Order: sequence, then structure tokens, then C-alpha cells
Amino acid sequence: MCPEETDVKLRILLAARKLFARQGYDGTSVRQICEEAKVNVALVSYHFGGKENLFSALFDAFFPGQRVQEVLEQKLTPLAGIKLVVREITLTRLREPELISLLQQEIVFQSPRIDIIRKHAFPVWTYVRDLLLEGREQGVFRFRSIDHTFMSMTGAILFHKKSDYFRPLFTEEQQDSESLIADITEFVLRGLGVDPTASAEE
Amino acid sequence: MCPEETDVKLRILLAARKLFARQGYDGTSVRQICEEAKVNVALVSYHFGGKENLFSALFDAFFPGQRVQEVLEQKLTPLAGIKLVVREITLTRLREPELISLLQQEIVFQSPRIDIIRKHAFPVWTYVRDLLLEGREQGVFRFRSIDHTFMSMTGAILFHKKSDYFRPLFTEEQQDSESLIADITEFVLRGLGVDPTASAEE
DNA sequence: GTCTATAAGCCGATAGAC
DNA sequence: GTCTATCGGCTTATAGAC
Repeated sequence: MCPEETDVKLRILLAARKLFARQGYDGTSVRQICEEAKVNVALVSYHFGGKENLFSALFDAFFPGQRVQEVLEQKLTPLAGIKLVVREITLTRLREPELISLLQQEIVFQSPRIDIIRKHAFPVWTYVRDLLLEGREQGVFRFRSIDHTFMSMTGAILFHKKSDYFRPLFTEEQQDSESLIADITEFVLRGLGVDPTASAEE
Repeated sequence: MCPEETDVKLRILLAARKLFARQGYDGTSVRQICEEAKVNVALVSYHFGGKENLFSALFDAFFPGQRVQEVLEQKLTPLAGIKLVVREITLTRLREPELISLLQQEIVFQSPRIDIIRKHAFPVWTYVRDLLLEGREQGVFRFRSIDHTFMSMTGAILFHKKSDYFRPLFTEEQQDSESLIADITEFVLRGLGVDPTASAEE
């Protein structure tokens, strides 16, 4: 793969990531993407084989699949596992806010691209779900419904957004990632019924 | 307003609500909406003045603005207020899942329709935020950052979805609304650091 | 690998008939 | 109030020149 080609493909990917995230898949045209990438319109078809495949390539290129693998392979206690998941998802969100926007979009829609997203993200969700169940069995977490709790927890982690929508509501200046991780972790662990004294250790 | 006219306008509104929610604003064409409504294509322009105005009319028609007013006018303790908000938002989500999908979409995007949404929903968010601050001052809630906590809490409430996306993950059969409300309320109040013995009363 | 030109079709909106 | 027909513009995708 010569540097020229890589450069063009990468410029297209970066432009697509930016515009899809801001305007949605349907709200973004291939022409717009190519203009943003300063690339000829025909090159999306040539390099990726069309708009839909470009979308798919976006996740192959930017989704941190390797990091997910590393995390999932660790054998952690439920408490340590949930803490790590909150940290990793939050860091990913800060590092790749546009990818997470895409993910959120496709979750909300009945999207034809839902399988592309599932392929990458579902290993994480099943891992989280298993941690919740295991933690409840060990008496570390306390909750009634696994499905409801999973959705509440996932929402608390994923919904965060430096969203223009909510911005007028915010009063604190933007804070460092460790403070954010600490705050979300605290909210989630409390929500899961973790004994505060227990969550402080480790 | 004769019944004929109302009927056509209503059919358009219902079709628009359904399709916008499933496919997004940009992913849905006026032609599609009119086909679903079994109505001539020209009637969207005639009755609503275009696609964008139809979107806006959707919220004027279906957003429970009156109920919001009633709730906001009550003078409740922070604890009772948050409980009521969780209940009302969850009931609204069950009653109007398509409207909530629309709301979620526009929050995720940098949407040109953001002001339409803000007009209806922001009174709720500021109300919630004030309850959180007041509750912290009274020592009922315990959290560090108001902005982070607001996002975690809002996410835990709003993210819930009988989403096709997550469905393969669910194992419990669908439960009644009171169980759902109870589970979300428990997660959120714990997340806010409410003393369990205190939250049981009232 | 990159370009222009163009195909073929859908988009939202509306003029004008009824 | 409802319809058909149509406009101008934009869409994705590609054939063919370089």
C-alpha cells in the first residue's frame, strides 16, 4: 500500500468520520465527504466500493478492537471489571467522540447498518452483562432486573456527550478525564448497590 | 377545523412520527410519509408548509407539554421531585417511544432542528438540574460534579429502549411499567448517593 | 490512481386543474 | 382540500479519458 493511496483513503476516512458523526449517515453525502477530504468524488467508490462500505470501513479502521480484546481476556473480579469497562469506554469516548456518536445514532435508529455496529460492540456488552450477573451472585452488586440494570448502567456511561444540545446547561468548565472517570464510576457503582467501603479498596 | 381535515393532518402526523423515529429525519422522505399515511404527496406542503415544519408540528402535537407544566409547578422536595421525574419520563417513553427516539436522535446530532427540541424539553432539564443542586445542599444527594452527575442520571433514564439493537442481549420477558420505574428509580437514587433508608420512606 | 462527464433516479416544493 | 404534472436540484455510482 503506497503512501499516496493510504493518504487519500485516510483523508476520506477522517472526513467521513467527522461528517457522519455530526450529520448522520443519511444527512451526509459522498460529495460532502470528498469535498471535506479534498478528494475527487469518484474515489469513494473506487477505494471503498460505495457509501455503505465506507461506513463499515470506518469501524474497521477506528474501533479499538485490539484494546477490547485485551480487556476481555483479563480475568477480573466483577467490581474491577466494571471499573475497567467504565474507564475504557470513557477514554474511548474522549479519544473517539465521533465514533461513539455514530454508535449512538445507529442504536437509536432501526438502522440497516446495525449489524456492522453489533459486530464490533457486542462483545463488550455481553462481557458487561456477565460481570453484572457474576457480581450479583457474589453479593457485590445488588439489583433486581439484569435487563433494566444493564440499560441504566450503559446509559449512564454512554450518554455522556460534549453535546451541543446540553451545553447551555453546563456551569463547570471542562474537567480532566480522571475526574470524569471517577464521577461516572462512582455513580455507576452506587447504582449497582456496591458497598461504598468495598469499592474504595483495590 | 372540519373532521376531514383533521383526519388527513393526523394521519400525516402519525406516519411522520413512525417513520422519523425509525429512520431519522434525513432518512425519511416526504413521499414515504405520504405513502404510509395514504395521502397525496402535496398535502404535507399544503397542511404543514414543508418537511421541517411537519417535524416541528410533531412535537407541538405529541409532546406532553401540559403534563410537564403540571409537574414543574409542584413544589416538591428534591427526593420526591427526582422520583416523579423518573416516573414521568419513563411513562412518557412507554407511551410515546417514537417521540423519545426523535429526541434522542437530535441530541446526538448537531441537528439544525435542535431548537425545536430544546423549546420543549429544556424546562425539564433545568428543573432536574435545580433539584440535584438543591438536594446536594440539603445533604440528601451526594456528588462532586453537577454536570457529570446530571449526564449520568439523564443517561440512565433516557437511554432505556426496547431497542432492536440490544434485544438479543435481553433474557427477561418484558415487564410492567411499575417494575421498570422502580428499577430505574433505585439505580438513579443510589447513583445520587441517597441513603437507602431515607429513600424508602415517602 | 485520478479525473470529467454523465447516467438514472429520488428529493422537496409548487403551479395549476378540478 | 385534493390531485397531477413538473421543476430544479441533489443524490450515488460509473464509464471512459488520461
